[in-house]
Amino acid sequence: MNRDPIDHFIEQMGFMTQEDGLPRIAGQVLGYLLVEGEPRTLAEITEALSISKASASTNCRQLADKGILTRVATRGSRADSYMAVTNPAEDMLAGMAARFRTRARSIEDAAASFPESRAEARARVTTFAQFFRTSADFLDEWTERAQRQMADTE
Amino acid sequence: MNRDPIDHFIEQMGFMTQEDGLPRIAGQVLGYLLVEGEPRTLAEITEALSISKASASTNCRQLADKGILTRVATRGSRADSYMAVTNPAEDMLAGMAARFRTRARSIEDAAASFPESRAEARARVTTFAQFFRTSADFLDEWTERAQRQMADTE
DNA sequence: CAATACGTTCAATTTGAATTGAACGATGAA
DNA sequence: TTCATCGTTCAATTCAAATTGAACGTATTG
Repeated sequence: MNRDPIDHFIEQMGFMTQEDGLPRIAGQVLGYLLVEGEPRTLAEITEALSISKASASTNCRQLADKGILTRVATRGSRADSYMAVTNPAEDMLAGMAARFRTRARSIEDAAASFPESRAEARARVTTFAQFFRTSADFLDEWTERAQRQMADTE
Repeated sequence: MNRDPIDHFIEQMGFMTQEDGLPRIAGQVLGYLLVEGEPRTLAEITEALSISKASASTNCRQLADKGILTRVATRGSRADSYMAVTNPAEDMLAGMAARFRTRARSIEDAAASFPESRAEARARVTTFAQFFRTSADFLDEWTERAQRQMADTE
């Protein structure tokens, strides 16, 4: 069973987000919406993925917070719908950049509080932190560039 | 308790790798070795972090596999020592790039097997996959550049 | 005004991974 | 050879997060 290529893809997406520290269901939802290409209600998602209403609700909201999904108000229905943004991967990278920056700051703070007797250790740790900071800068640059490319080829 | 800034840093490193889907202890080990700056034996690591020998062994080996730690043979002792590479963050990014590439491939494969009737979905998914591929390229480019910079400023 | 349909929240459960303790194999020392 | 030291492996445990079911609040419908 489960020979349906689309189901397989949706599964894969689940494993993928799981590797990234997101719930498996988040990836499945994204996969489903990516395939559908049009807004789907929470009820439809719940049904299509055989998950609980609670999970669907929570995960969709989380993905929307990250900018990977958008909430769509469907005319004539009071049900919320969600759909994948045009290029979800971009937002995933943007989120990564943000995490890098937070990370850099907290490591730098930690290093700053090292006692003078550990000056060398402080230097090593600071260098480590700075790498995250510059990487974040580059990631941002990259996503901007990618966005421009997308816009150009439209 | 736990007001020691160095302990705090080591803890932070643990949370950090945890966010990345790596064991908490992996981050703590890296933090410890980063602070020490010199090779430390498994026994020393076990002792310093109050963890089991098994954990130290497993996590060090994993980190070494990723290129974040190097194994050092200490003369006159048969104990293995590990130390952090000069810039561990670089290898962390390189690993990320590798994961992106694997990911891109597996999504593309999945998309390729979509039936003709879902051609539109296939197109969406393929675009999604390609973003991972180009992102991996970018990350590689960036780590290479960073490595050159390091080499130059030496 | 019910009565229904919806999304959210929260405690309880399930699930999966991290961590450990113990047993083992290998290596070197005496 | 025997003993001690080291790293690894694996089953058992612990732990944290994902997931669920049920209860709730709100808005809408008739």
